[in-house]
Amino acid sequence: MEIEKVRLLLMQIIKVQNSFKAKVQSKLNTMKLDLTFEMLQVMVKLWQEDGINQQELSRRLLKDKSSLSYVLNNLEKRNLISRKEDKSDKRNKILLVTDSGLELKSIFYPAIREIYKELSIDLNESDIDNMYAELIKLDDIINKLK
Amino acid sequence: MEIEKVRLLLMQIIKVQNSFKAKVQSKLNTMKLDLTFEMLQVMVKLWQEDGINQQELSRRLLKDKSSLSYVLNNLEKRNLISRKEDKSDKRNKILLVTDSGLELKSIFYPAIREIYKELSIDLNESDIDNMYAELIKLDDIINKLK
DNA sequence: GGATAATAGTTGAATATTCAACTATTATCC
DNA sequence: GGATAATAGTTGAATATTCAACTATTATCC
Repeated sequence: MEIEKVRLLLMQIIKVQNSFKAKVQSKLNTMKLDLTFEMLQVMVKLWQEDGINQQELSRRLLKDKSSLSYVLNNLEKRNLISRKEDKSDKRNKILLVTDSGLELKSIFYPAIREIYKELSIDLNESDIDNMYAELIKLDDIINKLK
Repeated sequence: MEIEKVRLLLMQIIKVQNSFKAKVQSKLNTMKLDLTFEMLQVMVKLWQEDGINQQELSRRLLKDKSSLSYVLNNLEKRNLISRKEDKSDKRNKILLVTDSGLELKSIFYPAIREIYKELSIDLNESDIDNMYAELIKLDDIINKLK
């Protein structure tokens, strides 16, 4: 009855994902950051790679360009990022982290680090490694389905 | 560097979840079902437990009641379900699958079964078991975080 | 039995996602 | 060099989610 096991596995992945996102969001709400999980995903990438264009960010995050545009609008509205026209190709927008956006980094990272640290206490490193490797494989298989 | 491994693990879980949902949605689109992954999640539960009330369904699906109400509106609009007042407590709505809703079952199940079957070919049963057990544990840990 | 508290489900606002259509810009073709 | 094709990013419509506020109903209290 392997099919049923695969189904249960996928449903459990969805469940963990929902739990994790809800927990992070709850933490963000407690900190009164007025930011969502998705916004922070974008910020994290821009902290790592300031000056990237939207298309590249969309590719890195595996996020639809229109969906990304919407999130970026909200980040720009909060003065955490700014968009700048790429002089060498006016179709491109370069994304820059503002000073406020940089300040946020030093607030967010300790909080998210704490969540990961708490999780790591009860997780066994070789289990993490195994799970990670299997999930990489699973993602690959899913993407190869017709 | 366990914290980084936990982070990568969670990001991979989110990635797998996104890939899977996108693949199922793509399949639904190919079949011209005019239904979303979320709608089908609800239908699957109602096929299993016709006559359940909204609150119980919300609990079973771990889905917010207002979000569920929205999805149910769309299913009712498509004449796949109907809502019926619970005579013993007028606050409750009983959810019933229509004939059209039942017909959908015999269309959807073969399709989703095929996806699970394809996935199971390349997955090793003991790996599935291990991953499932670890994800159950992970979900528990996440939900216990303060 | 009436007042108050709790509850099921609904709805609105804001967020995010997907797809389609669009505009301005660049690349390619002849 | 101009016409056509391709591209980056935007926006709208519909879907879904979250939270707050609400209404009608039921439970509890005195």
